[in-house]
Amino acid sequence: MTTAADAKVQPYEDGLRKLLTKPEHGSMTDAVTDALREAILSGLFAPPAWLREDELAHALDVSRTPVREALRRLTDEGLTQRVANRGTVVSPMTLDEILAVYAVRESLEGVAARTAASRRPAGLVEDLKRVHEEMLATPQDDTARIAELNLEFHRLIRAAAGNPYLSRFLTQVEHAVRRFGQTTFAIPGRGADALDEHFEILQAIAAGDADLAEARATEHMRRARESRVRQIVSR
Amino acid sequence: MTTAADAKVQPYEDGLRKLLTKPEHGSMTDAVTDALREAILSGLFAPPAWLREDELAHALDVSRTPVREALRRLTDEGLTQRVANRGTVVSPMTLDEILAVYAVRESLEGVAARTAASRRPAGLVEDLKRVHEEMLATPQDDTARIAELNLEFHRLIRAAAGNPYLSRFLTQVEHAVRRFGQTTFAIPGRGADALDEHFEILQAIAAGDADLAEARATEHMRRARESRVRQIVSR
DNA sequence: TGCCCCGACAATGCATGCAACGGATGTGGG
DNA sequence: CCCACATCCGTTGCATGCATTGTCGGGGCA
Repeated sequence: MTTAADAKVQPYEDGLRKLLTKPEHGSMTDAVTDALREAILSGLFAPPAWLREDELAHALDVSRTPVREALRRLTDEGLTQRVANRGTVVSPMTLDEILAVYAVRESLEGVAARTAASRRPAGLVEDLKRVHEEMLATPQDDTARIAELNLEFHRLIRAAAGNPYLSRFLTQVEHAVRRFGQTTFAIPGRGADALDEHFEILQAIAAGDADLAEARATEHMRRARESRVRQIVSR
Repeated sequence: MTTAADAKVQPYEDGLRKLLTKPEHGSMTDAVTDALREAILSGLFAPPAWLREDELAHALDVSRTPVREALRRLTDEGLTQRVANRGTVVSPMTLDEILAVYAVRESLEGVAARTAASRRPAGLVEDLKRVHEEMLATPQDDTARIAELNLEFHRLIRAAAGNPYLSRFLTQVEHAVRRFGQTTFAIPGRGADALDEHFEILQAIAAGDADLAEARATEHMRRARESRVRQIVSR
């Protein structure tokens, strides 16, 4: 009688446990938070999924306490919603959400590029070039790798800005973007355009031109948003 | 022997308990989080203060569990820092932090004003005018009231933008700003300038001019930042 | 037949116990 | 006198139990 329910419950246990890397010197709660976040971002837990403390605790082989704290944090990050005495449900992703995320992202990536250009810490330009060249050398159909390098490119810029608030917000924005599913690099031609735009941003930063870097980064995200919207509505 | 320690421990208990409003239908954890956050923002817990779970639990008459979760959330918000097995300490506020906050704030308030101007939901302009007039009618030396109305003005704008990410980030920024201590309205002349700037933002929003609203909001925050920096360095 | 009320269940909310980690302190040796 | 080391103690980390709450289903009544 409970066979059907069990059959639905079991499948993710293996996948979820793989996401949990038991920390040597970190807290279990942090590890659980990362695992659950990754599960949501990767799509293992799709939007109308209910996350039950008991079940997750058993699957991850920890007690309910770290799971409970992790779920609360994810809710604070906007990935899930809590219903009192009922549970935690993965937040849905709508087109409005996507537009909202990109509205913020355009602005913040602009600030990041501006600040990075004016601070230009040692090694930044070299690192950006390295990532850029690696993107150029990667086959265009390896969209997963391209997307990863793309994230790395933008992470370098925001790290160079040295603004903890900016970093925190952009990290959350990045998570939200990952939830959209497929990367925009899966769109034919988008990869090449993005590479061109990256190179222009890189040049502006290398030249120390803050205004130009901001403008190009903002424009880059504007185009990314347009690609994203086309990708979504045409699906 | 423990008298000295106790004398330092007791004082905030009363003040802290007043901040806790036992909820009828909300969770205790939320109430505790709000109380502790308010304690930090109001300066009851000044930067090098250590927050101990059992001490706070006793002071608030709850168990360690909600306190523990609250401390973790505040850490995620950047207000505190956790040291494993040692405790939670209130994060310090440096001039760099202030500049970082305002860099993000200038940008995000701009986006909020832009979006509010283009959406212009029913009642927004009237509400803004109401708050603005109330600010005009408030004695300039009642800086606490002025500051409160100022927050209300900006909250209306970001609420009107209808962007959950923007709202969340700006709320955190607002918290960070409150930690700076005195409001910039304590500076002679700043209140009048801010009111003028508010009125210009209001007009741009009323006219539905998104570009102008963004520019004026950004400029408004740029000036607020300058006032803030002057206020800090001259202290 | 349809509605309402009530009881059982499932899940979280909070409290508390025990163990482990890390710093502080005191001691012994060089 | 200083440094290295072992021990102690304070505090959090995690586990678990009980209380509470909201939902869902059955049964009775209009």
